[in-house]
Amino acid sequence: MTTEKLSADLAAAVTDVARLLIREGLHVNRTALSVLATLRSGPRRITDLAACEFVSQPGMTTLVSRLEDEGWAKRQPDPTDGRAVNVVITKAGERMLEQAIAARTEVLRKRVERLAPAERRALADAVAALEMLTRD
Amino acid sequence: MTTEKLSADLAAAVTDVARLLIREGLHVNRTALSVLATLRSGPRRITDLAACEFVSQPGMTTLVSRLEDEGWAKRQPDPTDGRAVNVVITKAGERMLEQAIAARTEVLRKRVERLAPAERRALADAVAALEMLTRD
DNA sequence: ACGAATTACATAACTAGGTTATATGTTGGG
DNA sequence: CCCAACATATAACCTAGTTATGTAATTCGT
Repeated sequence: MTTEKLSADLAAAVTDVARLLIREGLHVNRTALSVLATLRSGPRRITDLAACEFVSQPGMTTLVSRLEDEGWAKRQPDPTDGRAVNVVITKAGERMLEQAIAARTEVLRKRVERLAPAERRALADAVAALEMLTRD
Repeated sequence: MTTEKLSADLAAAVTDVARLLIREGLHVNRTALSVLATLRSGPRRITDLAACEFVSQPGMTTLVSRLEDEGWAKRQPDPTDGRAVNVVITKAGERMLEQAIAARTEVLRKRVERLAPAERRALADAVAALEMLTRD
C-alpha cells in the first residue's frame, strides 16, 4: 500500500471514528476536556493552554472562565509574576474528566467487542503508531 | 491487552489524530464536508442529511443554504413530493471536496512518512478494523 | 372524497464557542 | 527609571448550532 493511499484511508477512518466519539458522548466541550486533561499534569498559564489547544488567548480566557463557573478549574495568582495566572484543575474537574473519558471509552468498547480477534489485534498493534503521528 | 485498555488508548489516539487533521486543514466546516461527501453518492433530502450528520433539521436547512451560497450544492424540487427538496452536489462542490480531502491526506502523509516501516505496516493493517468500528 | 393528522422544510429567537482589536496592569532590560 | 514587551481581560462580532413554531403538501381513515 502506498503511503498516499494509507494516509487517505486512515484520515477518513480516523475522522469517522472521532465523529462517533464526539456525537455519542458528553454534553461537554471537546476543548474543555482537552484543557482539563492537560491540567492533570500540573498548573498552566492561560497563554500556554491557548497554544496547546490552538485557540486564541482571549478564547482560552473565556474557556477558563467557563471551567471556573462549572467548578472544574480555578485561577491562582502566580507568585513570581503579577501579570500571569496559574490555572489548576479541581477535584470536581478531575472527577468529571474521568467520567468523560470512561464514557468515551465505553462507546468504543462496545464496538471493539464486536470485532474479530484478528481485527482487535490489528488495532492494538496500531495504537503506538497512531500516537506517534501526533508527536509533532 | 484488554478490550478496555485498547478502547481507552484507541479513543485517546484517534481523538488526537482527528484534532490534528481538523486544525491543520481547511477553512471549511467539518459537517459541510461530510454532507458533500454524502451527496457524492447521490441527491438527498434535508431530513435524511440531518439524520446522517446528527444535527437538527433546521440546522441542516441552514447548512444547505450556506452550501448553496458557496455554490457547492443546490436544492431541486422533488417531482414526486411537493414538500421535499433534493439536495445535489455541484461540480464546484465536488472540486472543493476533492481538494479538502487531498489537503487532509497531505497533512497525514507527511507524518506517516516519518514512521518506521513496521509502524506504517501496523497502520495499514488496522485501517479495515477502524472502518469496521463505525459501521452502524 | 374530504378533513385531520402527519410530514418536509423554513423561519425566528437564542446560545455556545470561538474570532480580532484593543485596553490594563506588570515586568525586566538598557 | 522609563519604556517596550508581556500576560491577561474586555468588547464587539461571527459561525454554527439549538428549540419552538409556522406553512404548505401529502396521506389516511371513514
